[in-house]
Amino acid sequence: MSPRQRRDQPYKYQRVAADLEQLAAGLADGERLPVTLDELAQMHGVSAAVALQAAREVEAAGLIEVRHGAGMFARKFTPLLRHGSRRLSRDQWESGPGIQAADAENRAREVDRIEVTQEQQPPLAAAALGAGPVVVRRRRYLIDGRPVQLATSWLPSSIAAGTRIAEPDTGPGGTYARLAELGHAPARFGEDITARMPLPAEREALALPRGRPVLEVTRRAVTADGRTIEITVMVLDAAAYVLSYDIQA
Amino acid sequence: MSPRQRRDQPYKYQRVAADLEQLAAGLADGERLPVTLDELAQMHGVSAAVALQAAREVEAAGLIEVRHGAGMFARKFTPLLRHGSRRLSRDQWESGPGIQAADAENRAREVDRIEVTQEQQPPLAAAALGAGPVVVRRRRYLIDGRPVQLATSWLPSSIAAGTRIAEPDTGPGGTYARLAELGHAPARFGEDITARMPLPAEREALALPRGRPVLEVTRRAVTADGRTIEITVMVLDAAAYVLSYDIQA
DNA sequence: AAGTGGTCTAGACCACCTT
DNA sequence: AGGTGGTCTAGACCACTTC
Repeated sequence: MSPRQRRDQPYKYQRVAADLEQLAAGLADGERLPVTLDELAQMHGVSAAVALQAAREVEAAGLIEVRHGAGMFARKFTPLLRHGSRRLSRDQWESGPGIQAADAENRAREVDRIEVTQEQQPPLAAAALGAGPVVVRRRRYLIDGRPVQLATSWLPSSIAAGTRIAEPDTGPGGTYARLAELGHAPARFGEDITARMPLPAEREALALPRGRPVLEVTRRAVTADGRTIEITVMVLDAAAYVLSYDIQA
Repeated sequence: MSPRQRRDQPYKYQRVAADLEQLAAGLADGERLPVTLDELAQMHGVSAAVALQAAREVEAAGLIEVRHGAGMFARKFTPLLRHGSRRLSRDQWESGPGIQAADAENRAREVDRIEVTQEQQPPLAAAALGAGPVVVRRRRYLIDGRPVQLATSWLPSSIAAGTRIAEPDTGPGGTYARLAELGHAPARFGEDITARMPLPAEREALALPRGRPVLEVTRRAVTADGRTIEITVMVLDAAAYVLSYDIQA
């Protein structure tokens, strides 16, 4: 008789999720929640599956992290400001310590898992470099001990092979300083930004909690005469970064 | 006795998810999968809950969309290129049709839900404008009939109140053209970009499938004499956009 | 009305972390 | 070893979409 009306009551898992949010709000970053999933289920008179579903929702919203076997932990964060315009200005890499330093204010930064190879077939992203063999640099960046970025760079072997660019440590000023010394100074850059959910391997390498997106930044370095000499694809923990750009009207 | 070793077998739901991926891969965007969750569960000899869990995984990866009561649908997409540098150049808004037009190549674009109000207390994002009352413009953008962006702008009432900026239709060239006419031409812009999971209201307004992140772009418009005259916060369907910026070395 | 996804239970058992 | 999260079942019942 009465017309079926849309459900207006929240589901149980939503009420439990709201409660969990409250619990997490009062805690500092990384602090463990004072309840377990089982307790939460009992408190609300629901089954364990429902408590878990609620926890997943709150985790997806970025407020807690659910760790297998360990418990639930509050999550807050201060993202790192990554300044797209300033950080790529010539003086940053010409004499400075490299462009990563332009970001990480006073925070401990590291690079690990550096890997340099030569490959024949560049992937799609690197097609702009031309058809020849390429030097590929892969590495991972950490801030305050936490992995926040994966980066892969492609350069034509004709330019980079046998130079310091093909070594793990590229020296002061990094790759762009070396390119300048070799007569291929970047004159301008283009950055393309998208966001998406991470692939399993990325989740693993960045130790991402479930439900955390990544930013994918593709940078092209172009010389004054219009040649693309380097392409870098960066995958960033979205919660760890704010990307900032200046634009002239 | 034997040391507990890590699980190396995939879970059932992972195998079902892999199968679902295959199924989706062969279909065009929006096409309905030829199986239901129940069938999928039977095919793999698992319970319905497991089939659902698998579907959620594949949905989170952006390959399908699970629609309540309707079935599962393949998802592919062609994101829109949003050019940060070119689109904010002076000639785009001085004489052109407004900056949105700089993006949407040949695709049908619309604005709906325009709402203009005056408010006393600007939120945190708008603090740079100063303490006075502000004109607030909220609207939603659609491409090809699909909502892809929510935007909210704040301007000081001392500048915008009583002008065309405070009306739903700001006229040719949009807000920035009007500001220029009023003697407050933007000279430069700053854009800050983050990615995150959407709030429930955003998921609703953008009709986002579960597991889809959004890009949040905060733009500040600054005059030649250094005053911040407008702040816009945009929330974008991450799958619908590629943000692109040019940088001089 | 029929079909399809979604929530929920109660309980078994497995996997991971901490100590 | 004990605690805590994770997968999975079998089935009941609810909610949304389509016809």
